[in-house]
Amino acid sequence: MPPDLQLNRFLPYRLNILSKKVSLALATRYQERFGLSIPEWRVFATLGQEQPLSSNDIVERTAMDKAKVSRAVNRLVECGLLDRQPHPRDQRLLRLSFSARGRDLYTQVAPEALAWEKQLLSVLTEAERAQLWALMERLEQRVAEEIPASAPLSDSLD
Amino acid sequence: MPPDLQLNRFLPYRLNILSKKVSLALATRYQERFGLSIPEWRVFATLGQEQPLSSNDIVERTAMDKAKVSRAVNRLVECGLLDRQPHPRDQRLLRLSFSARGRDLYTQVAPEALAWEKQLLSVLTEAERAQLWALMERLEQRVAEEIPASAPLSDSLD
DNA sequence: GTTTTATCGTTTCAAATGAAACGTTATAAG
DNA sequence: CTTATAACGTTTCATTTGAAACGATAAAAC
Repeated sequence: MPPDLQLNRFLPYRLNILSKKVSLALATRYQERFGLSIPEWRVFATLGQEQPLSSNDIVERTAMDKAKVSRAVNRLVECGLLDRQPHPRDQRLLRLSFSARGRDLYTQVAPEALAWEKQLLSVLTEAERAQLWALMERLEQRVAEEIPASAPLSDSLD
Repeated sequence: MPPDLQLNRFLPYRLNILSKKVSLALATRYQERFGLSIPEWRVFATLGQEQPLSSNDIVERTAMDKAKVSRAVNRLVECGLLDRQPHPRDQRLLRLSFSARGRDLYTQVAPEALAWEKQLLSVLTEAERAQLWALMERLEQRVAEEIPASAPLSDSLD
């Protein structure tokens, strides 16, 4: 009797597919409309919630690789969307914040992202949405127990 | 009034993190215990359900890039885990199937993968698990409507 | 005060990625 | 039959990736 492993019913596989599809659909949007790659969008959105932040703050908040954050920040600074200033009391740190243009762009991007999410979640009732969050949170907490603290949480884990 | 985009409460972001964590936790297992990379595991598990398959069958079933499938298949054949034979009626197609060693390995890997999943899902009740599947399915169906048919569904979307 | 040790962000480098080009085989059109 | 078109899998090549090395700064140990 062969082991009954149905890939379609295997959570890691399904989760990966769903995540890819959602990311792709959304990424297409901000790529085409705002010229932002996903890493850039992540950094940008993180700064939308709190400013100023250091690169390392962003690494912690997004679970992105620090090299990737460094590159994304550079591109955003080059595009004129972010200001990068040295921290007055600790020269190792950067003080990253929106430039005027960055702030403008954010006021356009953020509502669109929210609207898109709302549209996506419109197939669920309010109760179901709450349920989804709760379930995902429980799973994330559970799986975190298995991950060695040192693990990289890299991006392209297929 | 700034747009209220809470990244922690933004589905694409949360989904990505959860998917990464789950993949990482599981990948660590088959990497260490069986020497399989994630793409290899995907191909391998797909063949566990149906044999023989062509490379293209695997591409369709897994949403992986065809170049990636090609490389994973090559490694698995080199490792002696798969047999690769030409299709008798269509020489463009491969007939991929487990070798004896591959079949043996599968009987070890698959139950472990299932046991791991079971352990992960043990934080949810049976009803909650059913709910999770249903919610994910609805979301996936919804988001599929947004993705242009031609889109690549690539892996390293962040 | 001097010497470790740790932290931050960048850069380097080898590996992985995927879009496009390719050779080969099959199918369709003429 | 011949030619054009499509499908399959591999390979090429430019890009992305992240782990490790690095320089610079700060904190801790002595």
